[in-house]
Amino acid sequence: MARPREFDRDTALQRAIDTFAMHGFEGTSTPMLLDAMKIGRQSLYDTFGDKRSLYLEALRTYSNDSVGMTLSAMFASTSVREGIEQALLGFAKNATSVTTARACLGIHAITEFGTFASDVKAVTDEIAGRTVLAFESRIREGIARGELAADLDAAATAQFLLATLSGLKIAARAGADLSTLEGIVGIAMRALG
Amino acid sequence: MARPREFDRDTALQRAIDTFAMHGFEGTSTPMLLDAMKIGRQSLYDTFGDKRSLYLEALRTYSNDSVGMTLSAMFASTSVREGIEQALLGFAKNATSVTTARACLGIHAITEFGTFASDVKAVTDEIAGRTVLAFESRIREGIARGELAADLDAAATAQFLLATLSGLKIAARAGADLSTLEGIVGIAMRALG
DNA sequence: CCTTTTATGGAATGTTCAGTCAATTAATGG
DNA sequence: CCATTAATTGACTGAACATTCCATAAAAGG
Repeated sequence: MARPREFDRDTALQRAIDTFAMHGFEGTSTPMLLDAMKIGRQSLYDTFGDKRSLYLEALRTYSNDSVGMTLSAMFASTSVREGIEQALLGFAKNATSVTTARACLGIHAITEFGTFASDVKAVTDEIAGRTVLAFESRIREGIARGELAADLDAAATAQFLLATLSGLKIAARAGADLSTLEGIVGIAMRALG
Repeated sequence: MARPREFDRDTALQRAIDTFAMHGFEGTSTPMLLDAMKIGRQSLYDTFGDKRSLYLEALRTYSNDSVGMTLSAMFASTSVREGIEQALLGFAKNATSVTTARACLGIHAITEFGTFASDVKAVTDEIAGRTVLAFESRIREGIARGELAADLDAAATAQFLLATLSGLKIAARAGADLSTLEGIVGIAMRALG
């Protein structure tokens, strides 16, 4: 029909994710995006709408990918303890290994917008909810199996593990190395009794 | 000698802290600051220097106050467990009680600048270091007293508690209520054995 | 090969930004 | 009561901002 796009949409989006994760929404200018995404000005507006639409799509895509990785790690092992530990460790590895300590776009979105931007909050709430639900289900499974302490409050523990994930990301962003994060995970696992 | 200042410097600084905490450095414009601080444009530049100087002073002041509150809670009780628990709970209470879920300026600074702005990093590193050191000293005390598990890695546990503080702040910023945060604290305390 | 459809590149839009300048106001010391 | 010193006010600067317009380029279908 017509002239095909010269760039790959997914690649460009991934580069936008990196840029937003590094600098936040307010800290990222359109020239920065064009430079990182390697596309022209008009291509950005034609393909992704305005800056905020692009940000939301970046946040949604990143969040889905991230929660997907966490859940698959969490359910990879039959052992509940090992599954949870791997989910935390995977998070830690990812947070430090990625070039120049890339931030988590999800955490950045929460600190930047809190509860005050409903469209952003819808995304962060959904991924937090999915993660907590998965933690909760595995915790109940672990208690039923006798692998975890019987007196454990599953809902509170799931929230605790989510908070631990957040804490790991902040520590990584502040410059903590992998062994420090692994130490944190080790102590957190003790809470499961 | 000359005309005295019409506003209170500390009050204005406190208002700047609130504004920066809510919107971050990039998300805060000078008109927003003037409006919140209730001072004129020239007064801001004469009294605090430029926007970045004001931000750094705000960050330093907030950080010192915040770490002071945490340390005094931590050492208020002779019981190590209770001291640590109160430090975490005080953090949680503060994060939710303050009007409209004010963010933590320290966390915001870390997510916004990471390790890439040395002047900001110097402040965040220093307060993290002071907090970790205090945790570590109380943990060693608790182990020596037989109040905490003997096999506890004090350094790792101190890092874990710092990460828990970060996690609590993120959860609060995302909209968690006090009882959820208290639940998280309860589980975290289990890790101390 | 020509028309249609879409992608691209560059110039231009009006707005907001951080920071400065100059004039005015007000307090104190002589 | 006047001179000095400093605080305030409002207008102003050039740069950067997000977004749009327009002309050009290129691919595909008839």
